[in-house]
Amino acid sequence: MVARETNPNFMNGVPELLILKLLQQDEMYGYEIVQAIRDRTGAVIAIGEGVVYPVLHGLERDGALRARRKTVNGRSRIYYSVTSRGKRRLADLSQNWVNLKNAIQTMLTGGQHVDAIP
Amino acid sequence: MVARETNPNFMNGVPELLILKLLQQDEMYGYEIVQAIRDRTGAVIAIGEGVVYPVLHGLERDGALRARRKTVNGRSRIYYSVTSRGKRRLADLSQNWVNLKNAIQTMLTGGQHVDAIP
DNA sequence: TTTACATACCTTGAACCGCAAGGTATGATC
DNA sequence: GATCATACCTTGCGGTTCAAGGTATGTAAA
Repeated sequence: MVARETNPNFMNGVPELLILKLLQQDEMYGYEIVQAIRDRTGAVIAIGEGVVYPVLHGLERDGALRARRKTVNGRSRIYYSVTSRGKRRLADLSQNWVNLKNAIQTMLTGGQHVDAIP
Repeated sequence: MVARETNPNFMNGVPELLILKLLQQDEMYGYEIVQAIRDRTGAVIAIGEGVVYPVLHGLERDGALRARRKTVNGRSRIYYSVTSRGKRRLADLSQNWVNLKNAIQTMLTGGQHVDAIP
């Protein structure tokens, strides 16, 4: 059998990447993350709560995040922060993203020689 | 009810983008596209035939691609080329990708002020 | 005051995409 | 005449993500 190597879902893990990145900069809670992503990307990326909460739970279960409950203004929030394991994961995902981005960029701009200005 | 605007599967359509881009540069056939993508990205992206062929058929059905059968060296191949509709679609997908890429880049590098070297 | 809205948490169902793994057929190579 | 590379194709599964809900509390408007 010929080696049939493709990539395992090469586009995945972007929400996870963004969430980890945010949490690395600041302790945050779910609802805040949803808005932060929308705000900082000018709504180009808008990840819903249905995505964010499961990711948070998954990362916590994997030991990549630490959670602590805090009450602010009578509102109960669950703040997440990145563990050392989470930092490693973030580094991996970042590298992954850079590779992917570069590869696509190469396909879109580079490669084909063009006879300058047709 | 509050407008619940998220993005329709924001990461999708990358295979389509790459395929259209390749075909814009050169008329190509399916099997060739699979290898071209793997080669030109240094195997960072490796899209299998199970992805490529359905995309080709879909694009042809939508009038974004034109197909013509050609026999080369006794081998029957189906060459695809981009129609004007396909060019428009490519432009859209490209713009989409640039927006997404920039948004993620902003999240990863920009924004947060960092107190240089802790 | 009660109606509405924003905050804040959560889960479930379905849709969709891409992958792996198959299958067919022909030409070249050994 | 077996095996490999070429060249086409489809099906089934799994994993992500989305949409749409549900709960509860604080604040602002009516």
